[in-house]
Amino acid sequence: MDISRKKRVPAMDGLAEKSIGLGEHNHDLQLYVLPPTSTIQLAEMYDLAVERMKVLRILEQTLPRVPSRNVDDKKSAVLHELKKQNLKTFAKLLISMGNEQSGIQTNDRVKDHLSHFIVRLAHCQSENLRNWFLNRELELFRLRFLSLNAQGVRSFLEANQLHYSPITDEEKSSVLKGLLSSTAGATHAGVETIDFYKVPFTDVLDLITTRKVYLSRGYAYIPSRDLLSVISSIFRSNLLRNLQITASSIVDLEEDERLKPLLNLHQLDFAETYDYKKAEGVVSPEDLDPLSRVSFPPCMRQLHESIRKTHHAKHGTRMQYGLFLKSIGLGLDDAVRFWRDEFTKTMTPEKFQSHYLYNIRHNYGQEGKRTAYSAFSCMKILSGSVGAGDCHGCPFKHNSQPLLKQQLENYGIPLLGIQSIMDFVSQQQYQLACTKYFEITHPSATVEVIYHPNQFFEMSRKIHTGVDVPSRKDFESSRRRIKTEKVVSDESSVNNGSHNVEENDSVWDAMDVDVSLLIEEAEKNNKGAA
RNA sequence: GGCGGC
DNA sequence: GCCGCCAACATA
Ligand code: SF4
Repeated sequence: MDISRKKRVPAMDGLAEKSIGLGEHNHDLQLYVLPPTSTIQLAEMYDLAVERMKVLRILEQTLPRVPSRNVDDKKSAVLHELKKQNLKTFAKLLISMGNEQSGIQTNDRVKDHLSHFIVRLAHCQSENLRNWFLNRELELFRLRFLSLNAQGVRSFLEANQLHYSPITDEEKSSVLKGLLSSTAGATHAGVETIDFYKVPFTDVLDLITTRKVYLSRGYAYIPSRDLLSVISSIFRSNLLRNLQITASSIVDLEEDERLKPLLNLHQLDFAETYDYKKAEGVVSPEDLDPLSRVSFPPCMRQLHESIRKTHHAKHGTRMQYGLFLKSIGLGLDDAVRFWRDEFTKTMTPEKFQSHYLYNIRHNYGQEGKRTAYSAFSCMKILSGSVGAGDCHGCPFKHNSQPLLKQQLENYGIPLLGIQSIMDFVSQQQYQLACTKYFEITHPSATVEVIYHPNQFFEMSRKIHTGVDVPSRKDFESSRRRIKTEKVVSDESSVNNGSHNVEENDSVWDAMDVDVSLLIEEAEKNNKGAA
């Protein structure tokens, strides 16, 4: 599909209207309901996305480690990290009280808005990615909401047309009995002092089922301490829905070479971007977990995970994986340590010594004929026989298709990617399937066909060491391509000179416009169906 | 896992 | 039951 075929004019108009209307960035905290309409250069877009990814990763990593359950502790832990990584804008946004003194500029809000949507786009394609993104954004939102002061909350509600306002004392006393009997943990004194918000009960269905809430005439009366749950459930369901809609609308875009780097941005959360600082080509056992996720071909990742899980490995596995490990630079002593650490979790060290040690040393050319064995090639692995209960072999060939699909999904491959991998699989083109897998997990790479697991590994390392993934170059080159390939639609030439497509570096007319159109269309279809 | 030795 | 020995092979 070619995005330039789609009409992009309506959103162009929208762009003009909205910049006049200016209803857009009227609060420090947003629900991100409408896609951005500003113009932006691709390279800049990349920076924004990377920055937000950093923020989300910080959330992911620091929140679970904060021992205290206290929100302020969590917030300050996150704040600390943000500052440490020089994410100034988001540090400000995190602690903004939502009033004039917050020091937040409009372009900070725009940045927040844009980056959210770019990253969202890259996270809509698989369930895993959607969930990950949703949870991180939710965490961020909650922390930020809790930074708001009373005034900030009020203006937030207003800005988002959530007509919840604290009920008056009179109204309160008129429903006092109801509040007392139906609100969780309510006491006379409590009810007197706490603000209650009156909200349409349809906005808080899930809250109603999980908590005691007073309902009357279609309204739920929410104590102010529960306001966060209400708002964040709105935030959540809104975002979830939009993610799904975008996912189903984005299909056409995926095939578009030009947008590839963009859609693959989620690789940035693979961005354990594991670059080991030790000597080139040397690997230690501690590196294996991250490396297996980032740089191992599926056949080896599978084995590694199975070993970590079961602390066992059948003969075929020890052969296939052991030689592979040697070949990526795991030394003999480290190899012994790796296998011993795992195996001795289920057997005595003595048994390990007598049963397995010799063979490991033999593989490393330290016993008998002292051969310098090389690792199995794809051909060898593909041709091997794999019985039930074996996990060696090539997943593309030897795993059942449902299992393989599941596996790929767990590895974070977008649905569409899985699709094209499975196509190769059904044609019994296993190495091409693997090559496709490599392309998807290493978006910005030029790839050759996979013929050896260690080739896979080395190609991956080459990409990961040095540059951040995916490389900024890809954005700049795809930007050039967008410019040259863009078709000037007749409407836009009629339209306005300020959007002369040839000389405008903006990509939002290529991306935002089409995406937002897709979203709108999908929403219409959705409503029509429902 | 195979082969071999006791 | 104890033990030794073997297999592999892409490659810029
Ligand atoms: S094609 Fe080769 S490298 Fe890829 S999974 Fe199968 S065996 Fe491993």
